Amino acid sequence: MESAAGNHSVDDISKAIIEQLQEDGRRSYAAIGKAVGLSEAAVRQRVQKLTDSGVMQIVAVTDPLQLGFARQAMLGIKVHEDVLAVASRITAIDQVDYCVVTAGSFDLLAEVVCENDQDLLLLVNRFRSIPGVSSTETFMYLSLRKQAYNWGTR
Amino acid sequence: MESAAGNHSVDDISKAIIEQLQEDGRRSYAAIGKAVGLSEAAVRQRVQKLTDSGVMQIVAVTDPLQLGFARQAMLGIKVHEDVLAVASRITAIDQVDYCVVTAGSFDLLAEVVCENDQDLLLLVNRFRSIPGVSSTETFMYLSLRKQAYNWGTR
DNA sequence: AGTGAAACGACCGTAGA
DNA sequence: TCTACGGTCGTTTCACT
Repeated sequence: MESAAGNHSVDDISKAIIEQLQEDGRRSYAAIGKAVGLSEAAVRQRVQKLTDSGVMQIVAVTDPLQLGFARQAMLGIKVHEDVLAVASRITAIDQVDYCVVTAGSFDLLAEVVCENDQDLLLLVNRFRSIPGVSSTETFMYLSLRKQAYNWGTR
Repeated sequence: MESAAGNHSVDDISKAIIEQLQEDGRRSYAAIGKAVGLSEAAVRQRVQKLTDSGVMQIVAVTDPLQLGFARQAMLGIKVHEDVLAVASRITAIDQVDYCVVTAGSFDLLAEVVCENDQDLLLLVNRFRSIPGVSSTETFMYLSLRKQAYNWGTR
């Protein structure tokens, strides 16, 4: 987490390559090469660099619902202690899949994934017992409307 | 968005396959087969099914900061109209990469990506002018601490 | 940083248990 | 749903620009 900012060695060709891989992470380098006007080897080198430097990673993303995780929620958290210390206690929890320090009426936002309401209840209680946490507010997910991975390449 | 829920045809072997692809979305079917004890063709068929049914997708995920998008924020939104109608206006905005209907003191949460503070300001104003939106609250991202894609396979 | 060529390995369709 | 196998295509390495 927390990558080096402002690495500006990502040119338009690399962006085009990223765009291809956002559509299909397994598209062949040869096919990408045809699309962006580069040889297969050149594409492979660029992809290597992009992944090594952390600009991009190619991963499987899953649908919680279809894997039996029927409850998701965002927790808004207020803190009365070092935010990063609290954050590290939160990120250590398996069921937390996303956590960010924010400026605003919450100090932290954490997205959690669980199987049912009971698990969610237990989890929220667990959050409230974390040292440094003043309060939590729960936003239960009713319907995911958008999850895009393809910005930044337009 | 909004997949069919509770599809329980994802057995342990498929979960093991998913786990492999969460580590590296381009790992070869042969290598995965070795790891999970299946032939290359069987792995291929299962991956095909998993992606066709939307349980899983293999995509490139990028780091906003390294692509020159220095400002991210979560917007908490209250609505005085059909939530889904408002949601569809919001998801139509390019800079929105994530949007979910919630139960709680916000009706919607939307994550936005932009290049700088000025763009963010414009974007927030744009949100406030969307028909049906009563209010918005902005949580500016200061530091991303966790972004996991590998739950549900443990 | 890029190309091109040859050896290798992965992928895909089909057939069969 | 799995394995087995052969043809095709993608990937890797290397020498070169």
